[in-house]
Amino acid sequence: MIDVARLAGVSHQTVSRVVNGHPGVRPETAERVRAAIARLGYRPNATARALVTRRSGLIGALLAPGPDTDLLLAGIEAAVRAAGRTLLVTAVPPDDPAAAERLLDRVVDGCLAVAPPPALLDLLGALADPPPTVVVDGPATPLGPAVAPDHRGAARALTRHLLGLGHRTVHHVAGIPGSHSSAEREAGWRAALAEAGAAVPVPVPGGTGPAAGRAAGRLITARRASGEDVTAVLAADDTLALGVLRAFADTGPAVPGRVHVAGIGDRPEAAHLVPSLTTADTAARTVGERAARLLLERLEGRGAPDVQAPAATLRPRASTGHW
Amino acid sequence: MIDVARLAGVSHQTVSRVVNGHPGVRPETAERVRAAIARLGYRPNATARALVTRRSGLIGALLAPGPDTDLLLAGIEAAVRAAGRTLLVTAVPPDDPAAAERLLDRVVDGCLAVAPPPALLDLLGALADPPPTVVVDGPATPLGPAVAPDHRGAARALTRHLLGLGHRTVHHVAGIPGSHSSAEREAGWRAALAEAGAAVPVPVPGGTGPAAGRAAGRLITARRASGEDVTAVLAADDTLALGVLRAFADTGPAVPGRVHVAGIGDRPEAAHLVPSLTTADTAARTVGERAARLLLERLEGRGAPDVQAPAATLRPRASTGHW
DNA sequence: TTGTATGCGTTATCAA
DNA sequence: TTGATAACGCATACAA
Repeated sequence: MIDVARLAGVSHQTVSRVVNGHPGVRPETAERVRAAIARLGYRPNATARALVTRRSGLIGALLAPGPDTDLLLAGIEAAVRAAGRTLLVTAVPPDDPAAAERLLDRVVDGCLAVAPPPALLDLLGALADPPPTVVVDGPATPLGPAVAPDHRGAARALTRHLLGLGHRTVHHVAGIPGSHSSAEREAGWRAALAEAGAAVPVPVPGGTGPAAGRAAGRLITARRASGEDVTAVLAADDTLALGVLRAFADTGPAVPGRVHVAGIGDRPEAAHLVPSLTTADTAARTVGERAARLLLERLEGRGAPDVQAPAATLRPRASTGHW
Repeated sequence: MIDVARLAGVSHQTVSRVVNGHPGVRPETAERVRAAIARLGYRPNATARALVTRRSGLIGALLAPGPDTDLLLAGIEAAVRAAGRTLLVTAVPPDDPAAAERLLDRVVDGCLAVAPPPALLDLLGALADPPPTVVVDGPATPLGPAVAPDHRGAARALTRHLLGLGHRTVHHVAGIPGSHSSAEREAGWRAALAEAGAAVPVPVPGGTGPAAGRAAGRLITARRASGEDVTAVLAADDTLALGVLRAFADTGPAVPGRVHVAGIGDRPEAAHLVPSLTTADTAARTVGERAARLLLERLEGRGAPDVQAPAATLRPRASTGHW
């Protein structure tokens, strides 16, 4: 900056003014400064600026594993980028919550906690002065508000849809144990069964991902082999559903019959599988965007209005497997 | 830091020594300092530290859209986290290369350019003093070395495999136009066809994603309807392949016959589709990890050995569609 | 309209 | 073994 000042024949203070668009600089002077900046390829040092302004322009994202982490992150990244800020990302494995601390030691203006397990929220709460935080896909906390997909509504709508198709009950493959999304999805499923007075089968342990879904599908196959009434399955996410369908295909058509399998999330491939997957769109990407925008508005002091997560949209499709 | 110093009855400089584990502090003094740190919940300010050391501990990742961006990013994140550094992430849409500049204005110690289009590399090269850079999934540049998945080997092995199954030729659905991965994959496919003396059909425009694949699949359907010999298809990535299979299913079994469809990448769902997808594992996640480690080693001055990308592994599976 | 002086929270150099 | 002092590159109050 001093080099630029020297070249333009002004003080470094005037350079600062020009760089930050402050008023009260003669246009001709500003022009000289800009020329010098261009000539020297000068770029302001964000670190020094952050030190003195106490604002870094950095937003931290703490990512715990969940079924929609990638889509949530995509939305967050887009919103942060659109705001001209920069995103700091770290995964927070369940066995290493300290990964979050290493990120928070960077000076972040604000922080997004994605699908945080309780241990992570505790860690944040125990900080000397925690950054403004918005929870994405989790419960609101004293640290700040939360924005979450409509898991419950999605599960409920799907379960109702399946019951409406004539199934006497709907079995459930659960999501990641202890996660907010999985609890909400299970709650929605239970609610719809209760409304309809349907029997409530014991949920099948799942997790997330096609391999976990395939394993769960085998359990369901066994369940049916033991005589239970299984004609419809709601998996906690699309990737599980895909695996469940595969498990049914593995069994082969030896035992005749068809099962309707639904997922949750409407991942990009859901519509293009053979057969396409019945699911509900929870707009995870949009949720990520809105959460980030909420955080940004709070940082700018605007008393941000409560952010509404989009309602889940049912996507009835043909997804049946045979066995 | 001054508060800590006061509480421990030492100078701030001694606090700094303790924090950084410098030698020459009496153990008893160090203990007093540590106690004060704990009592006040003091955490060193990374910004101030970066200002004076000229090293921020930050690694920037510039992400251009590509078929494996998510897996590459996952590997990068893990390696950066394991090294105790922090990752800065920004997507660089083709229409907004300036997004990269905003990230680079942060002081990053080094930078990973993922699937960079030429425009992005130009932008990096034009910087006054560009950060040490490793290209991931792209060509090596004057800025630094590159680590890329074995696209060409994967495509070649798959094409050979299909030809070995007795197909007279293999049609190709291309990836993202102008991308390194897509050019390499196409080259591998051409090489295998040339070796076998097989006819080289015009590549079908694809892109990435199941929707693009489905559209490409329709083009192939039309191609066959016009009398061409189409019995095997190599799609440039698994998500395209999935869409292609769907397009064939859409056509229905009206015209009898089967097509063998293969993808590239071995995405997690590939093994669990019905039928499962023939593909080749390019270990994108591992490539991301290795690229990040290469960058980190260069930053630490170690004359890093050339990093070897893992060879592609063929995954022959049952993926046929009918029409 | 412009310049001078001060401080942001550290680390590094030197002297004690 | 420790402390005083000077940077690091910038923004901000104040003076000119």
